[in-house]
Amino acid sequence: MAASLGLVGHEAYAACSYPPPAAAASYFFPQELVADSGGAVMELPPAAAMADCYYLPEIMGARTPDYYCSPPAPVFANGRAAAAENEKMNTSYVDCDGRVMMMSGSAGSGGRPPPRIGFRTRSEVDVLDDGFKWRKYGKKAVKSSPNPRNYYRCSAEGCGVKKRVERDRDDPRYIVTTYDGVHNHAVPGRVASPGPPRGAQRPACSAPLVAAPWSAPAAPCDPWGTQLHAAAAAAAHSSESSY
DNA sequence: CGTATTTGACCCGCGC
DNA sequence: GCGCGGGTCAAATACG
Repeated sequence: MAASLGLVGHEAYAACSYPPPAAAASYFFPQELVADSGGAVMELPPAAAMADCYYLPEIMGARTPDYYCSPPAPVFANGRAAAAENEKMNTSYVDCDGRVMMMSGSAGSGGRPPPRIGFRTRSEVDVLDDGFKWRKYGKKAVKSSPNPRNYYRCSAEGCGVKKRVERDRDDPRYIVTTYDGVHNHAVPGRVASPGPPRGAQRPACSAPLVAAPWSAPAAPCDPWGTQLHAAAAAAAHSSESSY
């Protein structure tokens, strides 16, 4: 299991090659993104979890079950995460072919569940500008946290992407953002991929890209996780709040 | 006046 | 079957 972490300017990615090697895929998520402006920090589960490119039970336990990224299926077949835990998650993952799969069997009817990704960001503002336009449609006090949870839906017509935003229960300095679904449109105002930063080493792309779930479908191979830049930029510009 | 937000009500799935 | 909790709806309200 190899998981490499790159940190380029405001952008961060983790490239995870996953066995079987022949089907290794590259995954991109904001692991410990440290922005040098705005003071925002995005991070995923502890390094121990990232080492295997999937969340650990303590992450999905009573604390915050949303701290995970889409793992490849075999992890759950052979990894430490028990199948029962997978059932609890009732969420999706992306397999090494880039297909969105369901961890649990609840989508056995063939329906493809929306991909989901959650991460937390250290920010003073409650809503990060990820480039998309969001419309707030609900706010709910949840029992698992003293902080209210806000519900947003992408305001683009025909785009059903949703996101939940709440303050971290344990550390209010962090906001926990969970994206549900994939945008079926480009980031408003974003003309094209910014491409890799100058001088940065291009990660391998041995399998179809696992597009960031909150992004529009990306090119067949986009190891830079282009759409992640939106979130990264959001963190980097967390002083700007709009949705 | 149009649009976005707020917030209580309602719905639904799940566990007991 | 019932209660609880999370997610969504929609009318009221605020704001530019």
